[in-house]
Amino acid sequence: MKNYISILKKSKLFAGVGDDEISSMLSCLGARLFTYKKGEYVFRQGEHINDIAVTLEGRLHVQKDDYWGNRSILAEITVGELFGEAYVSPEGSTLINDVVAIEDSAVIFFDVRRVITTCPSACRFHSIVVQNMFFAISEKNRKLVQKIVHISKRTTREKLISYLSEEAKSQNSASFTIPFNRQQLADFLSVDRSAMSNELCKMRDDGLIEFKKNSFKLLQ
Amino acid sequence: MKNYISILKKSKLFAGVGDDEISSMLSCLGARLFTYKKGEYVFRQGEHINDIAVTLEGRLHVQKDDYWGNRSILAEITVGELFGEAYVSPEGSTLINDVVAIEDSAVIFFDVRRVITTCPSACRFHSIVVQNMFFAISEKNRKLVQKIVHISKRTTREKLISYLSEEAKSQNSASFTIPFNRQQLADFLSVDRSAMSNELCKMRDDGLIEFKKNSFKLLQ
DNA sequence: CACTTTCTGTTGTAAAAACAACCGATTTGT
DNA sequence: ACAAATCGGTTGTTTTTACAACAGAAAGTG
Repeated sequence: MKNYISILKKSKLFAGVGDDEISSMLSCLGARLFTYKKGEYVFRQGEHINDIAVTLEGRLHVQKDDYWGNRSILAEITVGELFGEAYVSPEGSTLINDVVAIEDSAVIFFDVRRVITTCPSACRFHSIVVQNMFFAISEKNRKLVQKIVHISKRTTREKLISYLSEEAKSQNSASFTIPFNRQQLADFLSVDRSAMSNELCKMRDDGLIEFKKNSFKLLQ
Repeated sequence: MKNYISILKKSKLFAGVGDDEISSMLSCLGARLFTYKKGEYVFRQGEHINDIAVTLEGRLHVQKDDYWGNRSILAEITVGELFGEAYVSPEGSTLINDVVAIEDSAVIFFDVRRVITTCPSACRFHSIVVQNMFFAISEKNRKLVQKIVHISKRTTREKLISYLSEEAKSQNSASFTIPFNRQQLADFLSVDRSAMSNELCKMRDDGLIEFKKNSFKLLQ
């Protein structure tokens, strides 16, 4: 556990909290650590959860497979990111998607009730954690809206332009890499892979973009 | 202002807080009331906001129009619902969509900084409000994911089935009404109105559904 | 290194959607 | 009540997508 404190310190949940405080909060928040091999499920659709989680190692995908096997990737979760917080509710709603490790990963879980109910006597940093959690879910909300903006576009080309433009913007450069391979990008944008691959090549032929593997460059 | 307390009491933000406490918190939270005529903008894309808001009367749409005039409706906000909370962030992000009154509406604004920083001396109900806000944004998050599930479907028919099934489920009946007219439903599902209208009629002819205006019934 | 698996691009076909244009019904405003 | 505006359905055409099948490139494995 010890060696993960530095990662937690940089995580969104514990931003602004010192090493010692984090250590002392871990038991207070009911922290438990688990590891997952690539391909293993962290959460499954329909489960009822009482935990929020932070990725300490690896990478996860929030995804949903429908009855016919079409996969939709809702979000990617990297090291230090929070997840599960959207299922905190008084009614106790169940998960509507899976969370899967796409690399070997380590995840730490916290009892959500202990997180949101700030014990009056307890650690003075607790309220910072609550605020952090709030910022995190707020940010996730914006990301979901941004994703909706992409997939709301009518054609594959428009979806790609919308997504790639945003990546360029957030990485502050016309040259950037994306965290998806082709199949994953297609699943993220909700289009057919081969059709998307085809469209990417047409866009390259039209002089709009250059790419090689997951490195892209927007032209003009 | 007085007559709105009963509405606020039923709102998600003040759930579990008594009338008197709400009254006394209003000034503490920097409450301000505004009214909007149908069609007027409450928030505009690009604005920087420091408030969260609760609808007291009427109905709003969170929507986005792209460069070519295609409108995407991201969410509908009814009386008692909270909005703006997704733009609470340490970095102070700007709005990426518009919020428009689709009926004559009344909205109350609260200074978000005063909401999330619980003054040590202050009202004991403040922490309830913070938790409520958390639940509210958490629920909104789930709604966004649900919307993504709908529009990730490949065909218009699948999108319609996905959406209508969920409405039936959440209204606990195979017969239900939806809060959209045809154009709005098309904008919500990111499809062309006429194509959608066409598909709805085909589904009716196939014996899947019945409908009249915004009343629907799922068959079988 | 050979072998397997995964990834990416390519092509053709069938299905579906977008788009445009139109009309009748309904609703709204005065 | 009447004119104007909005709404919902219909049709035909064009564009786009999904789907399937395949092949070369790249990456992983023993």
